[in-house]
Amino acid sequence: MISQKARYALRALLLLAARGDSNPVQISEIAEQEKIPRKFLEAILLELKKTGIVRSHRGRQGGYSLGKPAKDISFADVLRVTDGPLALSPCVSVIAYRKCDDCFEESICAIRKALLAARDATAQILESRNLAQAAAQLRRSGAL
Amino acid sequence: MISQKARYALRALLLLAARGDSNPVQISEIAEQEKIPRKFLEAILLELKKTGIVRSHRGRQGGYSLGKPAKDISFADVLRVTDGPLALSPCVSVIAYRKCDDCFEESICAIRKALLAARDATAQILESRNLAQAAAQLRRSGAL
DNA sequence: CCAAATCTCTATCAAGTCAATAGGAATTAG
DNA sequence: CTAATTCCTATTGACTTGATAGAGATTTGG
Repeated sequence: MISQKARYALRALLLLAARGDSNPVQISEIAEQEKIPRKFLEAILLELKKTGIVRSHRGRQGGYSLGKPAKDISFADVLRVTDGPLALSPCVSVIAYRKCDDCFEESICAIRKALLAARDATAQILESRNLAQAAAQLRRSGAL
Repeated sequence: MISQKARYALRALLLLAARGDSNPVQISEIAEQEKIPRKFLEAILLELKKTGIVRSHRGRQGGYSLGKPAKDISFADVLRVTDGPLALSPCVSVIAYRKCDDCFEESICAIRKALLAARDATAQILESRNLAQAAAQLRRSGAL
């Protein structure tokens, strides 16, 4: 299951993507619109900023905007920031590979083979879904 | 990421599948072979038993054996017992569906659409991988 | 029969994670 | 300068995870 943090992040980003324009949106506005606890959202956006997914502007008239085109921000990108690797085991993670603590021979591990296939399938989907698509779909549904 | 419990469960089951015969194997033997904390393994096997994945025999000469043919026990079956639903959100879970707390309209939720596709991809893989395959693969690798 | 071996059950624990909150420091527009 | 805003660090309570302890129930070999 994804964390609450991930949900909030996706909702906030979807809002930014939906706006389209590059005017920064303030934390409090996002928090209110999306019913996200304000302080928690602050922390989330800060993390998203460190990875370049969003950009911030401080001071009066400050706020957040997407750090790159919405089509270049995938669901996988976001989930990796909020929830860590997509992989079901460190030994099949691309971004955070680590040998399992008590693995005796990785190359023949039957568990690993299944988890690797699962990771590839998940990553294939989540890397192909991006914020631009999602926002467009919302527009089509009349939600915006 | 899967839990430690899931790893232990898979390893224990793989051992049972590898044995092939239906003679029960004792907890302490599994624990020793697979280097799993004995008391923890006890609890895990008990859970697996409740769902029919393993069968137990008490008293002297007791122990555990698979509750059904190895080919009928998928990785998905095991992970669902130890770690809960495969889905990334309750709203896309087949075995534990629940509406998201603050979802305003599920049918048009863009996040849900992506998570649903991810769930289907993961489930497709993990339901197709079973203990018999995994044990056979270990045999081919010369690990048994 | 009975005693040893085994699974079954309930309770407990420490450490870690998650979701949320608090308060002030730094920055910028006007 | 001052008000509005993001940035940063710390803290909290509830829950989960991984592991352990000990007594209860059941079966079987001798």
